[in-house]
Amino acid sequence: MQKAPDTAPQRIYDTARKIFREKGFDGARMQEIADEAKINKALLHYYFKSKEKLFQEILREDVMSFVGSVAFVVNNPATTWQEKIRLISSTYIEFLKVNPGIPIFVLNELSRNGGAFLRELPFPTLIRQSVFMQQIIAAQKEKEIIAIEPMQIIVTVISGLVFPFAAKPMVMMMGGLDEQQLAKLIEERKTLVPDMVIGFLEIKK
Amino acid sequence: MQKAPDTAPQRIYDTARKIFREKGFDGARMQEIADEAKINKALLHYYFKSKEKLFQEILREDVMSFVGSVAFVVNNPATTWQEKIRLISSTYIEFLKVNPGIPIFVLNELSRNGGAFLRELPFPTLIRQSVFMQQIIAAQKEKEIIAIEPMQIIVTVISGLVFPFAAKPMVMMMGGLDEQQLAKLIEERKTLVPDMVIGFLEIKK
DNA sequence: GTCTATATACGGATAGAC
DNA sequence: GTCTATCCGTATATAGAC
Repeated sequence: MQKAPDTAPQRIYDTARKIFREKGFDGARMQEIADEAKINKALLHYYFKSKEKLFQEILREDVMSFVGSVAFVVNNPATTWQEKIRLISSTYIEFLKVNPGIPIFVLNELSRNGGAFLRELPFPTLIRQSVFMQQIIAAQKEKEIIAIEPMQIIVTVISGLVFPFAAKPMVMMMGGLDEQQLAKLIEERKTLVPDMVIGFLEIKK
Repeated sequence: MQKAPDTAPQRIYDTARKIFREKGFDGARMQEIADEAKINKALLHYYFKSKEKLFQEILREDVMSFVGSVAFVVNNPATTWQEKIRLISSTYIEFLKVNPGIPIFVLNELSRNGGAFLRELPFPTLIRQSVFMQQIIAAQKEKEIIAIEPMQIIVTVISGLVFPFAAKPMVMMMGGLDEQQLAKLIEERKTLVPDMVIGFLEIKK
């Protein structure tokens, strides 16, 4: 039932991802990673030259899956733009349920280096030249949907899906919710967010 | 043109807020705060017992203004629920334009201590027993708006407003936007977000 | 590859002079 | 109230034995 073999470098990598997501770069300790991976600090530096190197590998991977899981859906030519919005919503929330620590980790670390890190990554026009964008622009030309900056649609959908995970303690506090009630609220957003956005865009005849 | 006098403790406090917002608790250095406030480390500890104490004061204040600026609007009995959503949107974006570092700072630090920090703060039912909530429930009873968990409305509005600030580098990258274009996108959301949410809620006759 | 031991530097906090 | 000097713990990283 295990994907990767239980080797030292693999355990280090898995543990590092967990710790970095929990505490961020500055809060993470090489000692703690070593302990939890059941090896010692020296071996950490044997496999990964430095804390910085190890961290950047983890961050790169998490940014890729954070953006990538959306990029995959928006470039499927077989679905309408409405279907894409619904698909993004359900698959993204499922992804975030499995990786709830990713949003805060990625957003926080990226904002701390001004996004310089992003410029090294291989998605320059992945979103803004996507099939989804082209479908939106075409639908606007046909007056099927309202005239609005297409990027606003992406931002609105992603906001509505990601924010409850990034702001979990605050949402729970403001709403007086326990873990289970929050989970229900999040589940409902799989349809609520796309319903709202699609309804807003479509021009009633 | 200065509100508070230019005393040492005031300079320390202002500098600390700036540094903590930029780098978070773990990334901030007492030395850097001292340097930028043009005093030395010893004086830091003279006025504020420890880094932890200083930090908690800053965080508490930022959480209060982060939540408080919304709480004020949603408890005004003189406006309709539609007006409240529009008011929240415009005033909150203006607030965030002045304090763009608050969202990431607050969300990140809160998520790292599981929200334990929040339980010490004085807004137990400030939002969920607000005038806004009562107006929403009343409007639902009258079948003026659709049946939906009221908390979903708050979450959706706040998401749509805060996320572009919290995810600034990512939004710029995905959209291929420069600072000015991002500012324009954010400005448009003052009306876009409330228009969308209100339109979604109101039942067409 | 994996370990123990250690080098080196830095950060928070305090002592004590003025 | 403000400073200099310093203590003490801890963090990353490396040297070197096995």
